Amino acid sequence: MFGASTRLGPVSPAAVTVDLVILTVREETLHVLLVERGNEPYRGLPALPGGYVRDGETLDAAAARELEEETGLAAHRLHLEQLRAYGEPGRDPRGRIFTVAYLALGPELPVPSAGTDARAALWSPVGPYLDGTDELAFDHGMILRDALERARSQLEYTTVAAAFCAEPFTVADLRRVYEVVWDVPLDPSNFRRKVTKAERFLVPTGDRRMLDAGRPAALYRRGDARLLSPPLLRGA
Amino acid sequence: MFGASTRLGPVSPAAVTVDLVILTVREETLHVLLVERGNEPYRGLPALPGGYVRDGETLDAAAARELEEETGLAAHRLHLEQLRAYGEPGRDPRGRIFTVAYLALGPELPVPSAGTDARAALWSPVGPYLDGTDELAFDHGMILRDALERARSQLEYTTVAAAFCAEPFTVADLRRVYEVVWDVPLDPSNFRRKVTKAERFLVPTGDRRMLDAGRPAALYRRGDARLLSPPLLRGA
DNA sequence: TCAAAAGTGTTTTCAGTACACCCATGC
DNA sequence: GCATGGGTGTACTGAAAACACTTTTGA
Repeated sequence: MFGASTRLGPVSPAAVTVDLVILTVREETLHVLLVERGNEPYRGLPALPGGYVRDGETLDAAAARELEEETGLAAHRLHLEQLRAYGEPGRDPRGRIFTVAYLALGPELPVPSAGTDARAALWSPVGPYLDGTDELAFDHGMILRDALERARSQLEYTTVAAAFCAEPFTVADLRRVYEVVWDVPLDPSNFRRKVTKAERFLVPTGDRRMLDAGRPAALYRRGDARLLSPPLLRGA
Repeated sequence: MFGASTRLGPVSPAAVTVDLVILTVREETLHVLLVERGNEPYRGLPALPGGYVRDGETLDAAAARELEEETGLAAHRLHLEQLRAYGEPGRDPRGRIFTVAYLALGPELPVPSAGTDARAALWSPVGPYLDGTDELAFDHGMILRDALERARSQLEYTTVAAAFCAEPFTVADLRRVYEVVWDVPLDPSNFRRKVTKAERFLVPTGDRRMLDAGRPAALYRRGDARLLSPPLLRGA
């Protein structure tokens, strides 16, 4: 299988992992699910959840499996998509390990409890890892930055923002997702017009939600549209 | 290095390759560089150029090396970016081989000549591979489709279209790239306004190019802008 | 003078923005 | 009533589309 190495140059077998950037919005802040490393290297540092791709397993299946193991949630309830591959020779001191990063977006999930397969997983605000205040193991800081940039641009052209909302949700819930991820305030009335006009983005349930104050808000579920047309552009 | 398999499940070492989707515009048609497979599996079928990632080599470096080996052109003269990873267990009958696909865009290049390291590489129109008329080896048909979709959307938000043009080029050259890749006719006057107004997209050389007929066209080089703002949207 | 391609100007339309205003609820 | 957030109406603005028109070349 690796006989080609003699003609193509030195090629040793490698390991392939998947790493997950699982994002959610909690308390008006974007959070990412991190696990604390129990072993060297980077023992004690937070890292993205992930693991080896098993024999006979597709990349998507490995990502879905790890997602379920770490969050306890069925992967089909979250938006899960491949981000890109990372393979710097020195990214893991144990050897040549390639990783395929996945981006998962979901509503505020129950914090995975210790004692399960999850190793001390916890939701952390993304801020300190983006500005360099805090460190992540391996090249996970870079992966997180890439994932966030992908998420930001996905909000413009696709309907994934709704994946951040637990159903049923209001237009204001959805707007808060955009405001948190893009870190810009949006005009509530114009936002409502755009998302309700977009075909098959939001499906009204007919119900309303009452809060402490104010008029009850109409409730929606995610529609089956995946692309958002027209797109919802961030400020130029 | 693979000791973790006992805890994580069956994990055997794997091979990692890079595959290149090298696109260019020739004779008003989008072409992709393909090589004919000389060995099993898929002997005789066209395939994307690619090869194993070597020890100590980054993914980007492996892609650039393969690009130079197959086209004879310096990689820095082409736009080269990672597309995504593919790792279906059955995608290569020889074993578990993951591949990281790259998208390369360039001007009409000299056809790589046989006798070099390149194995009978040739430019082929993409059409028959997209509509299923012709087959590619492995899962390269899917990779080509994904790459083309990426290229199409990249034209909207980035300045990569200029990578298809040999410098210096005219606004009409650039417009033809958009028309060929998107397969839609564009209004020449509105197109000109948009691309010349975009900051740092085009740098006028001051020269003009004369054709058989018509007024000489101003010549441009690529500017240093990477993002195109405002974006150039395809018809809704 | 004509054909052909480059390039400019103008009108119309339409989407995004800003913001005034009305609605429905709890207190 | 009043505060609070939900939701509608509307005028303003700027970019995109359509297309008439001018410019500059070769034949």
